[in-house]
Amino acid sequence: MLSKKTKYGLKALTYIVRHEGENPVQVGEIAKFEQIPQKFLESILLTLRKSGFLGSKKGKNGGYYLLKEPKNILMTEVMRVLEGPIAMVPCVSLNYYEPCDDCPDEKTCSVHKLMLKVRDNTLDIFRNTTLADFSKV
Amino acid sequence: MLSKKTKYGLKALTYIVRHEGENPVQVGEIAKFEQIPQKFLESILLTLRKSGFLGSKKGKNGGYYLLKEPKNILMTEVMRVLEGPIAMVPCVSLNYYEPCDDCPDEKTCSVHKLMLKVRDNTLDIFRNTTLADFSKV
DNA sequence: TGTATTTCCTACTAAACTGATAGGAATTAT
DNA sequence: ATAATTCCTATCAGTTTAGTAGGAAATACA
Repeated sequence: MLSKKTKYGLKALTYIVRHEGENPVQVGEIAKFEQIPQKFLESILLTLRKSGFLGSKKGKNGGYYLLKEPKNILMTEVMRVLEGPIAMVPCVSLNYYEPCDDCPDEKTCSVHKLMLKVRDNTLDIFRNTTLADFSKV
Repeated sequence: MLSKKTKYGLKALTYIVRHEGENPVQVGEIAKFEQIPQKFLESILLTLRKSGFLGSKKGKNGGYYLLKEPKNILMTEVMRVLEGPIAMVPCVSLNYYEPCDDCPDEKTCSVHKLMLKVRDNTLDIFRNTTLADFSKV
């Protein structure tokens, strides 16, 4: 299941894409519009900033803005930062690989093979979806 | 991420498929071979029995056996029983549907649309994989 | 310079979930 | 009878989730 964090983060990014203009977009505004607890959203946007998706400006008229064009931001990247690994088992994860301690041979492991398929399919979707696509009305 | 419960459950089912014969397959045997804590596995096989996948026999030479042919058991069914919903958000779940309280309109929700795609793809895989395929060496 | 506004940072917390473990009852083969 | 096995209920420690609280730091503007 998708965590609230990811869900909120995606919604916030969409909101920013749709409302970019002169001034940066403020957390309070997003929180109110998207019905997200403000303090929680603050921490989410902070991680998005630290991961290089967003820039920020403090103080009055401050807020968040995108550092790259939406069409250059892939869902894979966003999902990995917010949700973590895309794979359902560490042994098929590209970025967070870990062998199973109970599995003697990945090549013959049924779970491994099935989850590899699932990962490939999901990855394919996320790789072919940019923030621009995602935020389209 | 896939829970241990699901992983163990899948491995146990595979083991049973591969070792069916005269006598039912015993928990202790599976646990030992697949490196699964026995008591934990007991509870997993119990839910698989209660869900109609397995039959059981108590007492000496007792154990578990399949109630249907492996080729007639879909991964969708097994996954739903062990892991729960296949969808990443309740609002795109077929069997566990729930509206999001913060989302005014599913048709225009970006998260909804993306996760619908992911669900369809995953579902497709699970629907086209039977326990027989899954357990193939 | 002062004040309001905003992001930034750290710490804390309640509730739920996960991955078990414990102990024994019920059933069955021999 | 007894040994083996499933069945059932309860408990538990650790982790994760979804926040909350409080204030520091930076900025705009009067």
